[in-house]
Amino acid sequence: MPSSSAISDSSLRRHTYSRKQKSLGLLCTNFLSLYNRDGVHLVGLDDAASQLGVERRRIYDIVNVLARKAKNQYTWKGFGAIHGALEELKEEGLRENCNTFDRGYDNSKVSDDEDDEETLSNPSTGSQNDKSNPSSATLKSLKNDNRREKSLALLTQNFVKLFICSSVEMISLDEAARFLLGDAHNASIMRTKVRRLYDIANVLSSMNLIEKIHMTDTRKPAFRWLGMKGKVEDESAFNPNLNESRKRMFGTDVTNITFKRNKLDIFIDGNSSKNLKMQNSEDGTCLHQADRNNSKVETKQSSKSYQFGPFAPVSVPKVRESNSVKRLHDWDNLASSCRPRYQNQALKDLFSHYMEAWKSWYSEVAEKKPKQIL
DNA sequence: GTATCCCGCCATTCG
DNA sequence: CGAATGGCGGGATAC
Repeated sequence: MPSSSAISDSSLRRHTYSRKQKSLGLLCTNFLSLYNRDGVHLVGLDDAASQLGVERRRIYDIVNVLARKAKNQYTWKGFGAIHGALEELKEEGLRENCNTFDRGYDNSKVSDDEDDEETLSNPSTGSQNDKSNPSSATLKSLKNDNRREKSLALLTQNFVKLFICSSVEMISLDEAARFLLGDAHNASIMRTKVRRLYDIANVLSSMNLIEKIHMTDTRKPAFRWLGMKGKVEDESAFNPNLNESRKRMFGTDVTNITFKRNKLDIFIDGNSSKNLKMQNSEDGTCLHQADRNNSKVETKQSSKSYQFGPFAPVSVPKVRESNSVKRLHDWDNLASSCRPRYQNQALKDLFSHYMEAWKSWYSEVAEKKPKQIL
């Protein structure tokens, strides 16, 4: 084999290589900040790849989890589409997922898209196409790719369903994998599944649909669904950015420069001084809310399952940040006022903020504009 | 050690 | 056939 990695200059060399700088999650965040602007409706594959400084392969990863594909070009539908998509997913999920999954676990027709989805952009004057036809004809399936059974997109959908279709509030990827796998975890299948789940989780996290946490008692890492709690419909007081800390802020550019993982990379030097910190400082806003679990954790076959006792303060344990504090004088207090019910979720507000921001640009798009980008 | 997950080979599908 | 997609898992990195 071409294992020509004889040298392997391990050690020595400053090695500015940092795995974190190249994480899918960060990439996704950058991706979002890059395309999440008012006028963007199209996403060029190659364009995105070069803009972000990564190979196309990685863009596929992102796009597959939060988008449907087309060809080389993707139309970006804002976050406004998420809500509807989630609803659809939920219905679909409930429809087939009574309680005993365990069934075909793949008969799902997959006709929708969960997060932001794209519609293909017909390069040739799509005349008859009118994506407005909610009740998909489903004729898309048919000879469909059985390959899709294992697609990232489908896995993502099922993963999301798992949250929105049950009262489970948090789940570890191991469990999720076991679930979505229907107990076929004979071997490394499980391993692979979890790997994929990590990828998905990263992307979803970037969109703030889920958040990583740790089991209250256990050290087990898990994910909690944030989804869209509130409705977010009031447009009157929108609060754009706010303490989103880590979000984007990737030094000067959003480009994930390319440093090979292990390959030599001598020529670097120079530049370097880009990234600063970013780290996940999260913001200590939320939290401080015990909120006992009221949601019945029916869960499935129990399995070991950890207790979902009172939510742990997990979310923001490490504070060591400091500086943070951007003198946020922004709109201060923001719309926080209009939230008489603290019923549950402090996160809700946090999320609302995001939604508001997204919403501002909220592109209904509705019309695809076949265009060539690159 | 375990948790995380990047990289990129190479199978599939598309054109 | 080549190009576009995107499974898949080895093995490096983070903790």
